[in-house]
Amino acid sequence: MEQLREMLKGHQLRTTTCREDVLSTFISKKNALSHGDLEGMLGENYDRVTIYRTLKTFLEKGIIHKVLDDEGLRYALCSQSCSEEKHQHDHIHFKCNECGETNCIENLHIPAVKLPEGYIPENFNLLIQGTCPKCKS
Amino acid sequence: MEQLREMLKGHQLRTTTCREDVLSTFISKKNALSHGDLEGMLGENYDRVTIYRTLKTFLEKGIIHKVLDDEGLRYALCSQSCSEEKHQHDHIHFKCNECGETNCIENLHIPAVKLPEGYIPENFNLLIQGTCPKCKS
DNA sequence: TTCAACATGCAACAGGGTTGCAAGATATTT
DNA sequence: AAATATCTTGCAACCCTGTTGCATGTTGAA
Ligand SMILES: [Mn+2]
Ligand SMILES: [Mn+2]
Ligand SMILES: [Zn+2]
Ligand SMILES: [Zn+2]
Repeated sequence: MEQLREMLKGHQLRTTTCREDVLSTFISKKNALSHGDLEGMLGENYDRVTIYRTLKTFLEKGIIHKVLDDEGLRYALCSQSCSEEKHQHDHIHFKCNECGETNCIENLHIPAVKLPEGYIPENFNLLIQGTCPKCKS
Repeated sequence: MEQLREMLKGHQLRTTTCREDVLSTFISKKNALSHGDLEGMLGENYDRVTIYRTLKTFLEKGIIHKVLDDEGLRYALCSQSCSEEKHQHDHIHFKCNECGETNCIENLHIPAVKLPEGYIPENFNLLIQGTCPKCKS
């Protein structure tokens, strides 16, 4: 609990119970979470708008990053190396079609791609869908 | 115009002006289109719901495929090889941050990735964002 | 031309996401 | 410890995307 305060402070954020709860939810669940997921878990304590704004703030501060999948937008904790200025997000995301969970695969980088002449790449986003180890029968 | 009828017929679809217009829009614009784009272009002639249903039908028949990007969902024409039963979509999508267009890069396949033990991959979706040849100063 | 099957428009709805504003909480200074 | 400036929250209202039910209009084949 004290860790959460430190973590928020480290990003120049005031400590509020909503921010602590959202952050600790991201830390305990390891998978990517949508706003709806968080609202389901914390919605009795906080207004949905507050949860939206908390996500937006965490995004801006480099605490979480966006995860795209076919169902919409989710968010996951950034690795240590992310800050407000610089994000490091060339890792792969895996969505399991059985359990529906989407996870960051931190250790696996997106392989280089040789684009046609004239394309200047900046960001990469690779989503792989399939079956995760937990759901593999 | 006759080509459109043939194309629809080939997918067991009745010819309607909405389907012809949506299909010909996909063919003339080469980039991925959102429902909103189509509504902007055709919305005076057709109800938005009809456009939604046209997109859904085209998806099911393998005429178009989904394209994910950070702003939401778009659609693009499938290559010849796609049908209702089998889709072939291991190509890369490129979104230009200048002009906002998203395009299929048909000739470029997504490179193989060695996932950790236990993951069974089925679909791949790689979005690269950056600057496209047209917008490169 | 007739008719069943299919497609459309309209209305209504659910969900995701944003904004303005007044009231409440936080960190800092005195 | 109290006062204050600054930031955060809740609420209401709103827009956008996408879906569904149903009555009416069209299509293509007999
Ligand atoms: Mn990630
Ligand atoms: Mn494509
Ligand atoms: Zn799973
Ligand atoms: Zn461009």
